[in-house]
Parts: sequence; C-alpha cells; structure tokens
Amino acid sequence: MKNNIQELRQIAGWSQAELAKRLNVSRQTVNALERGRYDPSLPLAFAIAQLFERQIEQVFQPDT
Amino acid sequence: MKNNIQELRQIAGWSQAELAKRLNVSRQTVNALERGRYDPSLPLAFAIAQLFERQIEQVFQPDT
DNA sequence: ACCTCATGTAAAGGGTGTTTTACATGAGGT
DNA sequence: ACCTCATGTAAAACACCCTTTACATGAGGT
Repeated sequence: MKNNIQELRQIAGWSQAELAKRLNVSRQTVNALERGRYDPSLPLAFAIAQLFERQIEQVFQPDT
Repeated sequence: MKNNIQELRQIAGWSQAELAKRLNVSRQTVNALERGRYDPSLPLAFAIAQLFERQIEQVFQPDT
C-alpha cells in the first residue's frame, strides 16, 4: 500500500511532528507511515484523508 | 467506525462464507466486521470496497 | 425427527499498529 | 563551535486484526 502523506504534508508546510499532533499520533507513527513501514489503521487513514481534504483513495493506493 | 458490509453483501445475495472466500479472509472475520467487533485493516477495507465497487467512504463511516 | 445451511461466538496464537523513551545524523543560523 | 530543528531509527510493551478449531442456535426442507 503506497501513500502520498509526505507530499501532502510538505504542501501543507508541516513538519512530521506538526502533522502527528494534528492527527493525535506520535511522530514515529507519521515517520513510519511516510516511509512505508506499515499501513495505518482504518480510523487513522480516515483522519489523514479528512485532514488533507482528500478521499482515502487519493491518499492511499493499494499495491495491486 | 460503522460499515454497510452486511447490506452490500445481502444485496449481492452472498452468505458470509461466500463473501469471506471472495475476500480471502475467514468467515469469522466477515462476521466480526459486520457485527462491528473491530475495524478491518486498510488493505482489507480496500478489498471490500473494490469488491462492491464502492469508495471506501461509501462502505465505512467514522463515528465522528 | 433429521439434515443442511447460515449465523453467532469462544479460545489460543501469530502478526501488525502504535506508544514511550532514547539516541543519531544533518542542515541552518548564531 | 554551538544550538535548534527536522528526520531516521531501535527496543520494549501493549492493543488490535485475523487465523484455525470448535461448538451452539435457529430456519427450512425432507
């Protein structure tokens, strides 16, 4: 599962720490998601999409 | 997180076991999702939405 | 009464998502 | 040289997702 979190975050002008705070997760979680270490839970995926005013499919793309 | 899995499955005319097979998960997983015992992983949420030809937001609705 | 099918549930176990604490590196500004 | 900020990473701990195996219930058909 790929994602555009880093790109969206940089467009917004936020650090990983700032994004983490807005999502109520740790900075390490944001870093891990951007680096593709694992996928977020579904509720976190919704929070990310809502924060960036995108649909989930616009932020996350399945490998297949 | 609420979802419309049961409704979509019934419209498709499938049993929980049939849906599970199409999703490559166990029947217990389908049952647990329909009954709201937990949320699916993000990849499974994508598979469900794609199977029913819906957007993720049309299948899953955050509580907030 | 029996059989089958669909559904609900439970327990144990492996794998994944997220946290806290902590340390390391590089870039920029003083 | 120093300080600060942003980023990357690691280990331990905990909760959650999903599996297999198993049993229980109710509805419908014979």
